[in-house]
Amino acid sequence: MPELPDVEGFRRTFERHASGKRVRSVRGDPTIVRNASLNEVDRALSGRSFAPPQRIGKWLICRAEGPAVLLHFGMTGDILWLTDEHPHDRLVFVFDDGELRYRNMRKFGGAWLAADEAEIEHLTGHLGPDALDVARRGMDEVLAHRAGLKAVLMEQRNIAGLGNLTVDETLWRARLSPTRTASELQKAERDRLYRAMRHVLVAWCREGFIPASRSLLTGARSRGARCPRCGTTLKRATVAGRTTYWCRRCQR
DNA sequence: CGGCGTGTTCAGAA
DNA sequence: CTTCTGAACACGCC
Repeated sequence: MPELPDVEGFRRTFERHASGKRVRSVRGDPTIVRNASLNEVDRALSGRSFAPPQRIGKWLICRAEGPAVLLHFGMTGDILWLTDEHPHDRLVFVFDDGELRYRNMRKFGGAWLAADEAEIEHLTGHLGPDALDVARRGMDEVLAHRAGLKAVLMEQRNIAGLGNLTVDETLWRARLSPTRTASELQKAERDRLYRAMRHVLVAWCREGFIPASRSLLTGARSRGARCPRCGTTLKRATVAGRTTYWCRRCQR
């Protein structure tokens, strides 16, 4: 699930069901909090009210009148407002009117407790600017790296929030091969890349998740799948360490 | 049993 | 210092 658009959806769910409410208690899987005990999280949050959460890249920052919980969703994280318990509920925030669940099957990512703004900064300081906050000029700085194009876009320290699917979709829309070297893109190609990224992020954030339509590359992530634009069988290979799909006819 | 995966980090090499 | 590769993490589904 979780790339920038998914975490934006989680942010809205958290805001709708948790912000402005007093935490009664917190329980969960003790191993999911990476820098504190579950007890410390419970003591830090209980009795305090959540502010509207902030998203930076794929991180969700949930402040509660001083302390904060930072959530990262790995590959299988989710935020749910449900009554149903599930074995993969790793953190449960209990309110008077219900429970908000941080569910995460594979337990990549996790939760971090921050006592104050300085600790939040310490935990998120390695991130580049959020992809939705990068202006056209900022994109040129990101693309100045002499590494592979896909690797540069995936690196959270350069630009925060893009993931395997978002990058493949962006490159497909921009008609650029993931194997290009970032710093060698021409201005017209950087223009196309920036517009494609904006389009993908804005459209998918409107949904609050990554859609799987036939007209999108995300709907064609299987061996032998064809380019939704020209019908050519998509190339499938490992690029920047990740399974990558692209059209060798459309994307140069 | 083996392979795969929407993420990240780390060791080691070039 | 920059870049790249491979392994590791945890767990369910082919």
